[in-house]
Amino acid sequence: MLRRLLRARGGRLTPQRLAIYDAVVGQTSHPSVEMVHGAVRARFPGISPATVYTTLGLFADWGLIQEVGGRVRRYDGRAGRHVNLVCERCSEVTDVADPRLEALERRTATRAGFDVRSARFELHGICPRCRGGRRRIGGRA
Amino acid sequence: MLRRLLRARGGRLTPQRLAIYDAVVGQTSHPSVEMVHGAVRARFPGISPATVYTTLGLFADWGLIQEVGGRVRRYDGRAGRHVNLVCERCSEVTDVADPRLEALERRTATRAGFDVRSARFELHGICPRCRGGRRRIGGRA
DNA sequence: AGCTTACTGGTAATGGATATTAATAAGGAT
DNA sequence: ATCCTTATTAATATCCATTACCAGTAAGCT
Repeated sequence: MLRRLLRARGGRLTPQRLAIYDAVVGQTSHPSVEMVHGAVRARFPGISPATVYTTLGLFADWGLIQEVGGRVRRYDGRAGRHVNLVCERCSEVTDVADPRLEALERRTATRAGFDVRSARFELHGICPRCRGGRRRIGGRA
Repeated sequence: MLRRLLRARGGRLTPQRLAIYDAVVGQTSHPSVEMVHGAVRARFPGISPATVYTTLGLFADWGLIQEVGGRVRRYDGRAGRHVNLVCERCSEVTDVADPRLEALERRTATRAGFDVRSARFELHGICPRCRGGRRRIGGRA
């Protein structure tokens, strides 16, 4: 899967890229670059943040992952279109899939004659956990 | 309108805020902070970028404008929900309204118990003008 | 007019992201 | 298996958008 994509672009499959891939694609954790770096570091203690930055950028270009824009850039390992709910308090990100989203995207792009490369559907606000008055789990405000 | 909002929050109506308001709200130009600063500077030569930053942040919090996330933050002077088409080549931003968007937003938020403060619906790609092979007008790649 | 305090302007500091470059290793060819 | 080409890595320096800070100013209330 990853190998095929890399081939198509003349890219190379390195252990570092595989590790970064595993740390993001298919995960629901919506990690930041820093978090991915931390996770991959377990297996590659010497890996550079710059490598993680460029690799995640590549994956995003290829549509493997999506960027989620909060204060700090985060990545979404899910492939299909969906809405990202970004909590402004605990900065947690949650996915909500909606089949109508793709139709909306197609319709919008067609109407404007726009060639879509990537999409971002985000709702920013307060998640149910933070609304409930309970303390936030981790992260920063 | 602006005065009422400011009152409700105990804020003050200054000439600078009015100028920033005029430079963004209702405009279709999607200016960056730098562009707003430049525009307001015509009337207030000494205005500080910091002031523009904080003021635009306030307006966004109050729902007067929306933030559009590219490499550099831009602001959208339109109030209602719509999709922003962000061109990766000329960095131009275009609006496409769709009445179904608000229903989608409501549905998504309700389902997740999420308290929405602001929304970002963006499609990134190549605009028709850049696709046509013509040179880009302004901005940077 | 006087008072309170939010706002402004100027600047320094922050820190996420990028550029750069030499060393390294993946992938294909022999 | 070995060699070669060149994409990738690591490390560092750097950029620059954004934020923090603070002292002076002026908006709005009485």
